[in-house]
Amino acid sequence: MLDEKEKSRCGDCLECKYECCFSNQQCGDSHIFGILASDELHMLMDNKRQIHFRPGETIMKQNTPLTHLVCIKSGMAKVVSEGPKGKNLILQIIKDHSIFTGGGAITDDFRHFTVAAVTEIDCCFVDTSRLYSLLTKNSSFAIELLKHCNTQHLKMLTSLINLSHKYMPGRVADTLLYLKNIIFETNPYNFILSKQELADMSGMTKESFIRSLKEFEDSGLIRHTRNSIEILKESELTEISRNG
Amino acid sequence: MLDEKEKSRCGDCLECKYECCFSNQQCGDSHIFGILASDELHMLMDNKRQIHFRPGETIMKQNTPLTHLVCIKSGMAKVVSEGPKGKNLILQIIKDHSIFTGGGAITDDFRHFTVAAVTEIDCCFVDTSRLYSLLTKNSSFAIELLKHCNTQHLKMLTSLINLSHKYMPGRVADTLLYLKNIIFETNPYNFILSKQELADMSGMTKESFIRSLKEFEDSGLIRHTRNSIEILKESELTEISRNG
DNA sequence: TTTCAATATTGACATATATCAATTTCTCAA
DNA sequence: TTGAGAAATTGATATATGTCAATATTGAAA
Repeated sequence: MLDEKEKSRCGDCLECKYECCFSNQQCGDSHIFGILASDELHMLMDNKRQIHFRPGETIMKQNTPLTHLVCIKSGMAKVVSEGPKGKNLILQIIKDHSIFTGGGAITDDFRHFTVAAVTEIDCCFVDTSRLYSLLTKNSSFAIELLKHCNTQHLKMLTSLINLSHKYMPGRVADTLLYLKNIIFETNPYNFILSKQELADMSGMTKESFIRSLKEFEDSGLIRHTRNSIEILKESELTEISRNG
Repeated sequence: MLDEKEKSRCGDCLECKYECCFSNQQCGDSHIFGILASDELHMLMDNKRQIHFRPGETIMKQNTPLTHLVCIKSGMAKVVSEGPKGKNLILQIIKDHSIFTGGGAITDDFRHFTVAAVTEIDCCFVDTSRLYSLLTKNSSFAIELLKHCNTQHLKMLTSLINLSHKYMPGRVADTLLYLKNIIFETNPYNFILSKQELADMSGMTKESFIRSLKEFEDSGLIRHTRNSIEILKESELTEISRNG
């Protein structure tokens, strides 16, 4: 527990106490900051900056130097691989309490992906040089970071492999199930994402995505309005996803 | 330096002294084992097993539990993602003195890829539980492993992203340049890989690969016989690769 | 050498998916 | 409320790439 004086150091992010962003319980799938002693945590977070972004704004840009990692306090963002000729692939959606390293932390110190806000979003920028100095002192912390980075990379690899192994219906099914089960976690879900973004998640053009969606609707697998989707027959969608 | 008695413990792999497989100088792009103290190295390698494989044999199989990582002493192997319906993608070729973790080490302890021998190959299997215990003791080692895993994953991500962003000629150009500059490092290079395998590296069917190769030959960019390729106009190939 | 199986090559064709253009629907600011 | 720009939808068409079948070539085994 940090005392009042320490909390106030948090500066421009009054509500963002250390516990709030990073404690064990609230840090999403990762315990990465949970194992730090309070002085270590303090050292790491001492000079962090909390920034607000509006939907569509770029949080980090592909191919720029990686000096900070980003923790999402509230809101939702997309991880994009920007290809030549404006072809974008959305590899992942990240939510509250996740930590994103930009792909190249502890490796080449470059950002391999662009991250852009999907909703209004608050996130904290944490200095990677402080992170590095902690790593040499605390091997459990290094192991946790190792796990976290590997997990992140494996998720992206898996989605990319799915994209290249499957046909359109399989990819659309993947996207719909991912949104329902991992991101929104309710059944008829309202989404903020445009059809273009859903298509970028599925590795196809928006026209193709819409056509595929329509086929699912005609077959009674889903129901959808402009910005909500209800999955009616999940098992059949899963089957389509599996068959590719 | 290890004394005679310690060397002899290496058991069935007489020539494979610790220094040979893992020393700083010879360990390829990775210094990962180079920073270990000799007692640590000894503990890690004490019960390693060296195994010989013939071309085509599977060294590790996707979706099996990951209990050992593999170090390649001599020879060449392919890292494959096996999709449903026999669609395979070769993500990487690995050579002498590389270390391969199977993708899921320190994460979910499952192998996310298949690795198969391309040539005759000697490799050592190192127990991951010993690796884990070393990680907690030696934070520099943990950092090195972190770098190594990240680098591996980023390489695979990069090649997958190239596969999904580019058209066939760009992908074929990528494969040809990769083989020349990274793997064989000579210009007219003889390869052991079949056209099917080259196609699997490029994410297409062998027929499509062959047609694309022929177009390059007709345009005077390359010359090729059944199992050798010479790159005549590298800059133009690079251009094709860049344009996608 | 002869033979056979694996690999490579070629061609004709099918199909998945992108592209382009036209139209509709929505959203939000004036 | 209106109107304009953005997003969504639809249709017609082009293109990239896969599939299938036939043939040719190679290399190893007998």
